Amino acid sequence: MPAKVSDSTIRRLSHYLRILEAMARDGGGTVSSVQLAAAAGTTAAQVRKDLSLFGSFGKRGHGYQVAELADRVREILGLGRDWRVALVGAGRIGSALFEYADFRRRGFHIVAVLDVDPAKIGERWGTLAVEDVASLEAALEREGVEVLIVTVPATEAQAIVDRAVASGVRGILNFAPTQLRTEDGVFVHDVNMVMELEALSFDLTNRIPADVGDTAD
Amino acid sequence: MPAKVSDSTIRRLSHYLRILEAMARDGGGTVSSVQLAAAAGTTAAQVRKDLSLFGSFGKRGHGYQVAELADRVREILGLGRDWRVALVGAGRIGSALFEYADFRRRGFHIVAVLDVDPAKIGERWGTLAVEDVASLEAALEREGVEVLIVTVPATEAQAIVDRAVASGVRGILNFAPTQLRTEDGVFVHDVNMVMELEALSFDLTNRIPADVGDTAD
DNA sequence: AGGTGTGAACACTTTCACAGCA
DNA sequence: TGCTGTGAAAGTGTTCACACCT
Repeated sequence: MPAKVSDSTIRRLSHYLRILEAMARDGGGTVSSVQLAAAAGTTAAQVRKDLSLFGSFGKRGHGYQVAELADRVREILGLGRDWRVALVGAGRIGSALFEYADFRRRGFHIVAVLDVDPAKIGERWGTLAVEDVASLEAALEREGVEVLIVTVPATEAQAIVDRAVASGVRGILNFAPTQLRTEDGVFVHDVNMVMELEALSFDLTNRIPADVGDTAD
Repeated sequence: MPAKVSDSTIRRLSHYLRILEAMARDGGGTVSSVQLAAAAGTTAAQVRKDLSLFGSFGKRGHGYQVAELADRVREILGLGRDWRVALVGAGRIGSALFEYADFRRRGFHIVAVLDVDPAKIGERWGTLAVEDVASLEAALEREGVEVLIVTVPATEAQAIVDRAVASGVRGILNFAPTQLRTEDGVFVHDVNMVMELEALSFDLTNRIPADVGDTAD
């Protein structure tokens, strides 16, 4: 609800939540911003600023109630409900994601799996059958899908996404290494593993610590 | 080599590179910063600023030579060589990554696969055999591994990483949803798919476009 | 004219530092 | 006293606008 919330803040909230849930399992009680920051690898001021964008959840002199704060953060992130998800692309990555327990644990339920490959169509995945991507619209409508996970080749991703958006999907988790174009009000988040490896390659090549011989300017 | 290069710049360079390579396949020639920006979903000024951090690669009035610029960006990112990578965690995600052609195409070669599960140890993966993670150090040294991909459960990730760093690994691509602590000069990049879904959940819950009824402040 | 390279202006994010409540 | 919540300061990243080269 606040006017401006940065992406980094949201990422950190997600991180805080994971930590808070671990703390809750270990007994809970209270945390201070200092403790939470240490666990999340950030600063206490950052933790307080992030939280204060959404309300006053702590008690001065005492810190935050672990269980209660976890509830609040879940609520902020919109995790107080289940999300119906379709998976397009029944390849290796799609299959790994389908089995990924953390998605379900967080309320993201894969309710349809689709592919173009005739060899895959009809395969049983858990309680689902892989469907022909030709009937994407029908599947999305039938299952009331709101979020799409895209693990098809880059060349096919845009067409699939256009059809899904036309069918009412407003959230996309994109694993295809391509820049998706969508209308306003549709949210795309990219997971680009090659990009991360390339960033690592850059770091290893250029960000050598001072003591290894980076004296030249 | 420049003093300060932001992470966002590196991500964009990686993105530019993918676009430039596609353009090179389509015949090459020249690109202007306006064209490259349009393809990458950013601004022309941003493209020029990003590139100018590393040198002057364009010709005023003409733009950039596609093939040459691609070479330069590859060089900047440290992609002018091969990287020897070990994969720890031979589960679903590990297996998907092992098959992921884009890694190899970019020069990231998985030269060892390790797991704790006795049922998996000894399995043949391509030309490799899955090894016992107990002999991690031996495998890393034998293969001259520089980069580790971690797809083990969160609880085991830190111990593995500590051992790998002690064996000389300086780059880590971490799929475990946990905050890894490492010494200076070791670079960790996280791929956190649950976090991306949670960010999507936040967007869908809170960033509703104006016309759908977000008038309240 | 056309399009790069870049200092300067602007916008956004993080950190500081402290008032104020338990 | 202890720790939150938050304006103000500092720091970073992005956009602007134009000099300059071809």
